[in-house]
Amino acid sequence: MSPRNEEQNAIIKDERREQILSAALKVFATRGFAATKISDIVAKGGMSHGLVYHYFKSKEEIFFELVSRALSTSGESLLMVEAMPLSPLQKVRETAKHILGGIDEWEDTSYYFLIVIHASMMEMTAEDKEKVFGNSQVPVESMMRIIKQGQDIGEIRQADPLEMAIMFFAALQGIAFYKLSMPNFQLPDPELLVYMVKK
Amino acid sequence: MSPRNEEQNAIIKDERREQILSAALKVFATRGFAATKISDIVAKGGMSHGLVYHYFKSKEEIFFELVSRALSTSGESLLMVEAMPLSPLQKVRETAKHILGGIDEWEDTSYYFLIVIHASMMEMTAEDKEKVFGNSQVPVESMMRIIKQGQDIGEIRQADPLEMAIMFFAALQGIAFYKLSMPNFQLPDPELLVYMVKK
DNA sequence: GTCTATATCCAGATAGAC
DNA sequence: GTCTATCTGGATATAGAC
Repeated sequence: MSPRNEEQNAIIKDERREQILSAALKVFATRGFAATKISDIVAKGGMSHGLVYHYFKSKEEIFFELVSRALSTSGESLLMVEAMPLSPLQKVRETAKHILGGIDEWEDTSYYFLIVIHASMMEMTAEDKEKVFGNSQVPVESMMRIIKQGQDIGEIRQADPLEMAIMFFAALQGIAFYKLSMPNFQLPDPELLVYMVKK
Repeated sequence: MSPRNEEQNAIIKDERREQILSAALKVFATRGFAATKISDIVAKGGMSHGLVYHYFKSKEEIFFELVSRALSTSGESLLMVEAMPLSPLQKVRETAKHILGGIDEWEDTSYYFLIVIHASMMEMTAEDKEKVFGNSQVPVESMMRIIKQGQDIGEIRQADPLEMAIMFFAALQGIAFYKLSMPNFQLPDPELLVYMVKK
């Protein structure tokens, strides 16, 4: 084979992989891991059954790839907000708006959100858990730092920062649910989340 | 058969049913519907495979029976709090304490909570959804009434009562997750939930 | 690289003995 | 009422043609 063909093949390979992942994202997000059949993914993505197994070793591998992307994306996104030139409270507000906006517009962002929910409800060995969720504390830790700074300058109420950070994301997770089960439910004002921590 | 035996049989029948439901509750709550095998329930409850199908038509029937119990229980519990001689804000606090307490002590209450989460993530026909979740708005509506009263007397902040009620339960759902995936995570102070609505 | 056809396994549900 | 043995369907994963 000439280098050119190899290159083209690499591109095709990448495209197919992404196509499969993109279809799987939507299906896994709405049905969960166990309830998703390879045939569902195939139907959604318009490819053949066998192709999926050409690119991935197993159903599990596809799922965990998506979980991993979800976690690293949300981690990066939080770190970006943290680095913005805003006051701590404004950073909290920005995060709430950003995530609620994602859920509302039903983009991949929100599917990723649901993937993580499903993943955290799955039973797995302690090792797998560590492997999959090892970096999942990045957003919580980032939010904790923001909260602490806000407490220092008197913008945020005095309460345990970890508890507050978890409560913040927990509320967002819950909201993602409601939106999933009742798609035309109106999302709450982001400000309601800010009230949770505002002094 | 003598009446006496019939009576005894009825008792045994009831006991077995409850035994199956009790085992199924724990397994469905931690694994979800699709990922739960009848053999898991059987293993947990120490009964035979066939017995389950003697008492229930299908795996689905067991699950929906549990969902139904969960919803009616939580509805009743909210209505009880609403009827207490407390101020609106105190009722919110009482609800938060009651539910967080349940989650913390890991009783059936908390399993039921998770069952509902799984159910709301399941795909089902609109008719089934209506059938299963028809009464599920009772807690939200009860909380809405409490919030409105609190707004009238100036105890609770001015914001959309529906949004606030949903946010309240959404946060609790999210908390139930965290507790499930990290069992030794310390539950937040109920007061954090109160802050969400307090003026 | 992509498809169709097939092997293999396992879960839900049933039948019938005790 | 309870159990064991079995049927049956369907889902994951593989093999091999194109």
